[in-house]
Amino acid sequence: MIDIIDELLWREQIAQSTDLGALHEALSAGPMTLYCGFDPTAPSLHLGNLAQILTVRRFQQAGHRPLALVGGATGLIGDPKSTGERTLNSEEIVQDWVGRIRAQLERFYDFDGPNAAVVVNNYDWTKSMSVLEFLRDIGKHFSVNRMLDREAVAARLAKDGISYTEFSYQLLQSFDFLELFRRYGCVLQTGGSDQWGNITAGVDLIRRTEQTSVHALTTPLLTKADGSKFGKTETGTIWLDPALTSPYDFFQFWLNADDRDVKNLLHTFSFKSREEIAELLLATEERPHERAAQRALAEELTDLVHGLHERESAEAAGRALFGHGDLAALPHATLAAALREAAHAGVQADEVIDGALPSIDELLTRSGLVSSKSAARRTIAEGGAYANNERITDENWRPTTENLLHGEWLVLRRGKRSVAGIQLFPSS
RNA sequence: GGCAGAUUGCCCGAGCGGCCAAUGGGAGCGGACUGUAAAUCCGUCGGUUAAUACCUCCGAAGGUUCGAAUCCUUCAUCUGCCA
Repeated sequence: MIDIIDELLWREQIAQSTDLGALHEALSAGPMTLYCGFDPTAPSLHLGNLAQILTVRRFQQAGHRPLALVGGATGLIGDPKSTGERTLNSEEIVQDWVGRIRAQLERFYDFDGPNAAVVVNNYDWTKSMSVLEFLRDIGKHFSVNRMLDREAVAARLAKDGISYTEFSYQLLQSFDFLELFRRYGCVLQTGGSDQWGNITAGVDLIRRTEQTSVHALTTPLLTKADGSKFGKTETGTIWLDPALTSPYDFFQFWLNADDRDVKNLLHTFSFKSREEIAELLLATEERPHERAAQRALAEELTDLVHGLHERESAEAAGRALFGHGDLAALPHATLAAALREAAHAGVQADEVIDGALPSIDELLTRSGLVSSKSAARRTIAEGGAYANNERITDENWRPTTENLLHGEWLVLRRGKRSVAGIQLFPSS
């Protein structure tokens, strides 16, 4: 059996833990059941969640049994954020998100074999509980004095205040741990370091009700060298759902990672061996321009999240669009596939007048590269607009059918990295 | 329940009757430099427009005024103090 603690220590993935020695011992003694929860606060999980998912996946690969919890109940309440009260989502929306997130989680775990994973939903054991039962059986074990110490709660008290709803969140999460302990013998909860308070509250609850000590383990918060928030780009959050973040954008995200973050990213996300990781880090240090580590990360993670096929398309698209070769020299199929991966929009044949397409500002707007025609003109004035890799300086320029590659595609680019295709559709 | 204060663009935060599409900072975006990196410098940062101009915008709805983000009324939310 793999020594998972040793592995996580090497990867610098342990921020806090209850008695690490005791946990290590228990893990060595045989398969352990552990859980990590995910609240449906959006229709998809994102990269921050992925780090947690993969930590649990490492446990499973080391022979332990994971429970993947979807917070159908906790998602209705909302974990307090230090910035302010959340807006409650309707039950229908939360239910819908629960379904989506459950499906996403299933991709990362093994549901066969002796340590098969189980997906659970805390709504199942929370929905029928009465208020009185909850307050007497769970609430009695909590000290408000201690709950007030929690960082997010303290921040809110100092600022705009906090509703009773969110204040109670910790009780629900603690109850989950207790329930999973009773149902599955779950004795470890993992999560991000921001969850430490919630997790140890569950540990305390189990100690009081079951007279047993269970374990807590948190991973460090992901940070970026430039101080910006991890997992976000100019276009927003990097989601795992291909409908929200295309495999192409997902791949590009890793490829564009900062050199300084590469080590942390490999440790957190990659399942490569220590030797392979060391090699990639050495390559980054000696030949940074090759970005071997970024490439390896992009390939491995896109494979994992979207599958080999999507990965290959995304990679081919990037090569085609960023290659220094002549776009016109690209085979039609490659170009079309690449542009479908990136953003794209269409032009109908009847919009073509005397062989000329709509003007460049209209096309830029339509492709989604800019948000308005004003922005399009601004981009052109700034020298950031390109068609088929040639800078466009005239905002009234209209491409002609002659400009279309293979008679069908026009490649638009904004700045260096944002690419979109305009496709000409034959008259219908 | 009473009194006082607050609510400005993605975020923070000035403005307190016309010169306000609204100072400044951050984030974002474009250019130069690069490695589809970082840092730095320059530019830009509501919408339509070739431009003049017009439209929308300062918690919500009304009102005063030739003119309101700025004054008044009501409402909503938040904060503090007093019951």
